[in-house]
Amino acid sequence: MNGIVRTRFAPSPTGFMHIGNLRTGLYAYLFARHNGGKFILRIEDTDRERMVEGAEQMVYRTLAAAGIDYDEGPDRDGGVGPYVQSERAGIYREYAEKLVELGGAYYCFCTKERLESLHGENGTHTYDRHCRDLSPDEVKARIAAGEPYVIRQKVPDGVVSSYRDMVFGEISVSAEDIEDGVLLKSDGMPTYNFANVVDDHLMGITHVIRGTEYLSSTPKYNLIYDAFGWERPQYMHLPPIMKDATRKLSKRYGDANFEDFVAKGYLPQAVVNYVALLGWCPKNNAEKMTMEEMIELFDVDGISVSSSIFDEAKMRWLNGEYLKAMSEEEFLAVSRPWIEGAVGEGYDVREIARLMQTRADVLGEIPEKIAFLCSFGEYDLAMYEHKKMKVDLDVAKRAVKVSIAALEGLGEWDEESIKAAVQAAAEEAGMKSGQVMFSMRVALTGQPSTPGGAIEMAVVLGKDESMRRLRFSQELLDAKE
RNA sequence: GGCCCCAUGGUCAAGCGGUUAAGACAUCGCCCUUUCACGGCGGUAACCCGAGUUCGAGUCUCGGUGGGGUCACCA
Repeated sequence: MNGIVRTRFAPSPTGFMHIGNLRTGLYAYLFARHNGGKFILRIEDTDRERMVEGAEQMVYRTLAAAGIDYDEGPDRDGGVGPYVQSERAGIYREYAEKLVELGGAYYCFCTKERLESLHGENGTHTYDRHCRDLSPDEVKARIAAGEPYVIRQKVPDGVVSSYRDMVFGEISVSAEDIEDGVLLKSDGMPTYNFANVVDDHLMGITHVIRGTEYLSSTPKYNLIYDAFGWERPQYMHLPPIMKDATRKLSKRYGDANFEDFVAKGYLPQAVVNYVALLGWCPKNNAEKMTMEEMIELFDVDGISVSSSIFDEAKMRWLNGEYLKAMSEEEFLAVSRPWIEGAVGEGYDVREIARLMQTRADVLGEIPEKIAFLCSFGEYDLAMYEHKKMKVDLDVAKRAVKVSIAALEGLGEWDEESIKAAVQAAAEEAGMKSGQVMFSMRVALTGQPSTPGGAIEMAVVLGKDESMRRLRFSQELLDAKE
């Protein structure tokens, strides 16, 4: 034993990667990196029935986007592969047979029908150990006769299996509560119960980091390590992430899927950052952290034992923080596709991006916020009524007239010129500039609120379109009477 | 139902026997302001219940209640 920490992330390609899966992988990664160890990716595809097309590729994409890089995996050999379980079938068979020899497992020929007849009151059943004491000769004969079989774990009688979980502490379960579970299925594939033990041992995993669904079955796995005479790894179980108070995030329903969030305009690093905070609080209470900082700060002490509810509102806020922290160039780069996708070409994308940077928490809200740039028509005149701005329909009518007059002959169409012209005209007309600005903004956009004031909207729309809209609004206002 | 685990504001959470019980999100109010944001300031809001241990309990113990997990030839 060289003492180097080795952790692994072992997703099964049966669907999308939701936030909970991502967090498990992230913690395993952070723990390994924090301790200067290795992080391994293993694909657990022993259930060919539930395999989903493309799910494995999605694992690679997600990890890459999330900035979680592994040292060993299907495409990065570290000498203990293969890293895909379906390619290790021979290994499991070999070890299962070896375990039988060691007295830790046995062959079982029970049929599905017989097993089903064992169902208890609550629909659960415990195997009755029917084949536990078959003689070696009988076993040999039945195998030779081609009878299908599985290999089951032989749970020792009367023991209490305990271990110390790194986050939950002492966990112990008595043998009588542990079933002689199937280790090797009749199709020759291992069950998770067996594969994870064999693989973790063979791959030199020192710390097993996974969800709490395995917390109470870990004693059972430890019994397998013991039967082999292998050293048990350390365990770190993670509390579940819930969708609400009583429901776990579920992969099946497509809850909180990483790639969906990215598609909605979340930054991968913001999602990762948020996810890190669900169930872990760094010593210094930091919230916005880079991956490097998370690696530096990661500690088991800060991991909580109780479940947490996924809160998209907070993730939005965090995403907004990332967006605001970007340079203008960076923000322009990430927002450009959203802006152009919404209004097409012909607008000053840089200016729009500048306006949106403090106004969007998620890139996906940009289109709806700027849709008015390319669609303008009749709107509710009630928008002009604004007490605080001291604007009503009459004021608005005058204000729009004033702004048209001020801008009509304007040569330069930039913020300074427009502002100067409008302010001067307002003063001349004896109006407060706020009254004119407010009215003008509504007249230009037909919106109760916009990502910027009258001047900025005029600049973005350009002179021709601005004048067209102001005149249109003037008519609308005139028609009111 | 058996077994395992969990329980601080609406949410994430700090706290590890003595605190005015942090902080963040959300929410509300004020300021800034040509709308909306951004930014600044402030407010409302929590230890599931009951025993016990202790001079003293959110913190320790037990019970209850509530919730989650697990009891597959799924992982």
